[in-house]
Amino acid sequence: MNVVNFLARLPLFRGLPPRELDDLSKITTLRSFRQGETVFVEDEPASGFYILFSGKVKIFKLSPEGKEQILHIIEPGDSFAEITVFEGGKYPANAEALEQSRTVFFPAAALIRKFRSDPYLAMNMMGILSSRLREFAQTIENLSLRGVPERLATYLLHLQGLKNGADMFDLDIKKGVLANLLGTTGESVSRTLARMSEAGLIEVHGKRITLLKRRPLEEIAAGRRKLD
Amino acid sequence: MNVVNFLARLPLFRGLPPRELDDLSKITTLRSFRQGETVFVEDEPASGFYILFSGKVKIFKLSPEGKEQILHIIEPGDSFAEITVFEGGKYPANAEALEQSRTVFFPAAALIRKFRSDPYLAMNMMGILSSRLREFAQTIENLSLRGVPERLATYLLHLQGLKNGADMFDLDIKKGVLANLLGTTGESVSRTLARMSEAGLIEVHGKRITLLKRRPLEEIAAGRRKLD
DNA sequence: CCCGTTCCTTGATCTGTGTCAAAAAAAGAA
DNA sequence: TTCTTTTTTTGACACAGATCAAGGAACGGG
Repeated sequence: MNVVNFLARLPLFRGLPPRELDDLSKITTLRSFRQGETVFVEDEPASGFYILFSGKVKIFKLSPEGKEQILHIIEPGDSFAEITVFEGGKYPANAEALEQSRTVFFPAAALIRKFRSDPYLAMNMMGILSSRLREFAQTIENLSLRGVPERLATYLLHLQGLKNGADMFDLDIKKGVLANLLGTTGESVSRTLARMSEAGLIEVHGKRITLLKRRPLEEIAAGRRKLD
Repeated sequence: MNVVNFLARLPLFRGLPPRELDDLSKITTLRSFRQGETVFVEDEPASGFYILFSGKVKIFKLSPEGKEQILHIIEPGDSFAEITVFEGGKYPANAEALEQSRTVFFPAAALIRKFRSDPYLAMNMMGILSSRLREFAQTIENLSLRGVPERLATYLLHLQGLKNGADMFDLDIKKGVLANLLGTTGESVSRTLARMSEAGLIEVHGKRITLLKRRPLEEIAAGRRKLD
């Protein structure tokens, strides 16, 4: 698949004339990252944003002691570091490839010109920023108002949704990464999954998860019911 | 001060022709709220966004048990609930007046028309969304990677900045509200301020704060030094 | 200025989750 | 397969911060 075809399918470029898209694609840069490779580092000077073409990328913050909080896991088609385009200067967090990944890079300057000439592109971008804002608000709520069992149950149910609702599916990321995404530790994820198993709500074999009782899991996710 | 003059000073409308601004102001609705009054409730149907004209408004999430996490405290000139314009439907959180407040409401439909015709307006809005995104990322980092003393020290230093760098200033919000903003409890705020006092870093008299030793406070805020 | 209400402080205690350590399991390399 | 490395699990323990409770201070309306 070539870049133009790929870009044409993305929500960001919906409604954009093919001619424009063609122009845009000419100013992009493709780059590959091996698993574990750094895409960018917080506070480094930044000059554009990325779209993930293939692979998986984590966007994360680090504490002085090296603890990590993942803000977002980027999947193919998702954009990231958009905010450098509008209040430029520096990357707002770190990014690292979780798998072998390929990115499309858009220089900020060219983007801004396009925004001025194409209101659809601007509307699409505002939609993307808005939905990310909503996700972040949810993350804040999770960290502050919900416990680890609630967050984990929510994640499992969400993942089940992505996997077409099948009761049996594989975790899409390592448990340690999941822990950093949920704002907890690998140990706590292990223990909480074990507790859910004991309660007969799920079954765990390695990264294979089977949801046995959906209702109680939903109750836990909603905070209407405690685990145990 | 009339509404048009007020709006003309805001970053959101920077670069907008006066004529356009005049049009815009005609479709707004003014509304007043008494202290403690609800501006909107999470998940209620939404159809536009607000700019705060005077007063103070908190945007917050609630847990099922009634615990509260403040996402943002809105000051005059700030917009809020912008995201309802782009991925409409529902308010993403609750809003309540912390003081007697007046708001200017913009219906989404008219806004969207303006965005299509005025790229500057769109760019300004993207800038606002981006900076809010950056703030939220910071909040996530605070909740997940930093302790209460770090967050509180950061808040005090930040507040000092707002108060022109004077060493003595008054808290701009009640301590209980501050607690919900920092993601902790009133008791913890009290205790942590007391500890900072004992350590000789600050002095507290009611809501009057005096910063005695700025350096150690900065070290604590940065996580390079522990309190006590 | 008084009195009721709200807000803040302080102490005692509880608890969820983090930390440290070590063994077990799984994944990769040779 | 076998060896090595990485990831996960489990246990014992520690601790920051929450909760509960009660007294004290500040505030605001009459």
